[in-house]
Amino acid sequence: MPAPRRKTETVEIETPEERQPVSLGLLDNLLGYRLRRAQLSVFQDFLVTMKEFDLRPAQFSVLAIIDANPGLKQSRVSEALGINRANFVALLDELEQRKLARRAPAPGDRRSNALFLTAKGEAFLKDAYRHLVAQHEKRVETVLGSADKQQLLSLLDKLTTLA
Amino acid sequence: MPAPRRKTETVEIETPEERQPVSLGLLDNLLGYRLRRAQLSVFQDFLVTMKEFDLRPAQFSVLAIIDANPGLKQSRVSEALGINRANFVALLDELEQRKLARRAPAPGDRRSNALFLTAKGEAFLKDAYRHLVAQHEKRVETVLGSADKQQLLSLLDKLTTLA
DNA sequence: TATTGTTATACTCTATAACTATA
DNA sequence: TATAGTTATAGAGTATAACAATA
Repeated sequence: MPAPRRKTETVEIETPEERQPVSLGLLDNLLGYRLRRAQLSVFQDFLVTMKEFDLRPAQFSVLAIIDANPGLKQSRVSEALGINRANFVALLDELEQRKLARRAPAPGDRRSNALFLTAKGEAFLKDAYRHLVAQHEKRVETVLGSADKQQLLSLLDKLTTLA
Repeated sequence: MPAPRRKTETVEIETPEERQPVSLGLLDNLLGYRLRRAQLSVFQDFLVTMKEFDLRPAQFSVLAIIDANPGLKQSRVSEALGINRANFVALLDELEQRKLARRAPAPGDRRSNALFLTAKGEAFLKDAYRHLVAQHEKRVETVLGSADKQQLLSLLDKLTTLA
């Protein structure tokens, strides 16, 4: 039994902790702010989940687009993802060095590259996605509920038509 | 009446436009991807709307937090916004140079700064917010519907508890 | 010893201009 | 002339380490 601490227990509350909660003020009604915070949380969870695969969201998105559209030209892949073509080069270089994707000559246009996943890349993407669904999307649906997730996706798509 | 174009109208379709739509593949079901695209659209619209005020989202958020919590310590403002304190310094410097915010000695702790808006800063924030609601949030509610906006805010907050 | 504000630094993302080889 | 891929470069945003002043 611990010694009862009574006597000089007037601890003079060293930490009055003026920890009143911080008000969001005008921010509270701004969609952009709340959207940004949510997005950062979701990306953070994605990063943790994909750490063992060493795969960032942008890298995953490139693999997924190539997988779904094999042979697509490099410029169209970057355009579909909203990544400018200059910045796309290094991103693709890394995936190619890891032997997950490859550039091939595009039939009928020697300026272009047609992009493909390697066999390793296909297997890797499948594994990563499985892990993502089992861990990351699982957690998302735990806080959201699965009906809410579909509702949310639909609302988000409306916003994407804004700009 | 325009001349009927018939004869050599075998234009040899110079642009066969293999513009089949790009499939999103696995991305289609990933919340993070759709969330990110929506967030970028909303921020883009915010930027355009605030261009005449020369105010970025992070700057607006700092002004709003100080306005709602006058005298709050610098470290707590940056913490509330998830901005690390080293990076917060330059952000605040700029707002102070524009005479919108000011650092004051914090009562009872000579290490800390208490932050306040200037009179100019208060008026500026009010104007910016009014303009934002009239233009930006108006457009948001046009694509969303106002009931959907509240629903969306609630769903986003659930996600923010993730990480 | 720990915390606040600060500087310095580095790494990622993003944006623009310009080059080359093709079309 | 225009387009695809590329390089170089600059600007944001973000993260860590370390220091001085103060607690």
